[in-house]
Amino acid sequence: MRLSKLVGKRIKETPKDAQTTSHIFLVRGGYVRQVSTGIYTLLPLAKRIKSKVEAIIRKEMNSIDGQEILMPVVLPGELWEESGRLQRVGPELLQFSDRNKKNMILGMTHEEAVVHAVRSDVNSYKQLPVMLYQIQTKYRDEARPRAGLIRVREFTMKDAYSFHTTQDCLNTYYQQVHEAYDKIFKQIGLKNVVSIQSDPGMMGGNTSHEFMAIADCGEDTIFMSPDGDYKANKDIAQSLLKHEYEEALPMEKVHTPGKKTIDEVAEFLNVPTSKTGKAVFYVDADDTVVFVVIRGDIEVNEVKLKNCLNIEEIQFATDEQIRQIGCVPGYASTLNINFEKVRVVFDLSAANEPNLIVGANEEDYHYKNFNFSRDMASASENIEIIDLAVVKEGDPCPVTGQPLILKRGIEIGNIFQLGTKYSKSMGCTFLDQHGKSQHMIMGCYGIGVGRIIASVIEQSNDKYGPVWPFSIAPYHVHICAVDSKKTEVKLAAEDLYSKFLDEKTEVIYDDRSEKPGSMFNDADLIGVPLRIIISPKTLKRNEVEFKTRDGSRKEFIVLEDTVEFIKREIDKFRV
RNA sequence: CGGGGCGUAGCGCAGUCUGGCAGCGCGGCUGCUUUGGGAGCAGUAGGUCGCAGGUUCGAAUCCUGCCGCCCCGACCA
Repeated sequence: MRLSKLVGKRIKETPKDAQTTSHIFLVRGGYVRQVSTGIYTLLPLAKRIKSKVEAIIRKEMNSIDGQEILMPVVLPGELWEESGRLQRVGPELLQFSDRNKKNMILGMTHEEAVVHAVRSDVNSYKQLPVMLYQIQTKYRDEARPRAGLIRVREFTMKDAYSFHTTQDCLNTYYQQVHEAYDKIFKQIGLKNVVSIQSDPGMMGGNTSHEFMAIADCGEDTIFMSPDGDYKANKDIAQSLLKHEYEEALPMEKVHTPGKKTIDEVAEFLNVPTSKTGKAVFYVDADDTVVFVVIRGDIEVNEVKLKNCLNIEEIQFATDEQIRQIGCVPGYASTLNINFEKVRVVFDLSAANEPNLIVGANEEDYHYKNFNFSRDMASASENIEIIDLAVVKEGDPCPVTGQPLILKRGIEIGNIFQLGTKYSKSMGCTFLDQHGKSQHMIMGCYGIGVGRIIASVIEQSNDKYGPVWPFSIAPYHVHICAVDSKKTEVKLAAEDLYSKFLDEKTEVIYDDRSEKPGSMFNDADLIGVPLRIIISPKTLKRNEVEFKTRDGSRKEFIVLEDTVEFIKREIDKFRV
């Protein structure tokens, strides 16, 4: 490729819309052009990188017996009605009417579509297990796209779906996919990817992992133990709180006039907030009140709450709703309430901490020395005790007890065990050895291609631009012809370029008569791993200069040996 | 969806408060000089000042409405 013809111009100034490293370099390097919020055209350089990423993914998916298919972007709404997700997903799902007023959607994920294909094509245990995958455009009507390719509305995703006769078979295959993902990210050249336990969210199912590219600009928060043995998304991370042993003291009513919040009560009674029990009230979609008690210094993790209670929507309760279950807002506790009207949940912290301050369910009064095991014993059948705590950096790791470390990550892939959620709702069955109809057991597995490109830049760059790993670099060799108005430079550069083309080397050639500084800066923005510089200076000695983009090597090579030399360098990357 | 910011040449911006010739730098094109980390000189092209309406002799500038984009938050397979 001649740089003079390459579409996607490099720019010197940082565009004002770009804030994160990857976004800045994608724009400055002429890789992408924004069309609308969260919608981008990939220009030639980015398209080449994307194709290489896809080839690596495709190879590994094929190696675990994946069969590539292509499902439609536009799907009939009725297919999503079958699974029940049409109503559940919300405004992220873009819907519209076709000319016959039929409700259509743009696919944001393809469980429904793949089940539609499999249920009519796979009927026997003899055909199972099977995995189908595609690399295709997804559309999600994101509320707030951001940071270039990191959160977009339209993007390319590899999505794979496996179908099994038994849970054991799914477990084994899930592990295989996990290993395939590790290989993919390693081949792509991502330096720091971790797989963590995650919340399955709207996908449903139980077991799931996210693959996070560690990067400061990442949107996801991860907690890890110092040794890396424990790692989890903040939504499900746990911590091991220590509770100092104390003798349970007799409960004592105290006057706390006008002190409603935890901070006010703790200050008034001169105790740390960790010695208080906080009452937090939610209502679910049916207006059932959920009464959560948690230690005053800890926040309620609403993702955990939703998962543990198996409900999809929660909101804070109003004061009126709190009063309806017999509690006094600001002075609420679980003492003397009617458990029939309310679902009571204690966080482990509040259940285990001795001698807490809690509300008295009476205006301007609290109780001292509440002890869950003693004071709630009579109601224990009506109370759930679960972990609902928001984990903070430095909290003790649940496995090792060491302080947890907080990291930020970009979610570049995920794997889910779906179970029979979709096969049951959509009637995806097979006949087993006994001729009996069974629901298939499913897994699904995604990789975001655009996010990988952005993540690679985030993890591999210097102040001049991206440093592409060889495996996904847009080209392998970049020729800079310095002072190319001089005939000897022009001839040598053109000759070298055509020889590289003959060898099918992926080469980009800066054939412009720019100043060296412009050429080098552009070359850095393009980030090609191997660089050849030809100039009057080097040609005087019948040499060219060889440099690597990462700055690790710089040497001079006899002009005639250049093509062979580069071939050997490229071969090194291929082992 | 809430909060904040921005919209003027391809890009970055000034001009808006206080209404009166549409400007600067970079980039583009032509020519000459220059060639190892974003050169110099000369010439030249490029504008619906986001859109619509209003006020005014006169609007990029004031008023009203709308649209778009960025950031923070909520949300997020």
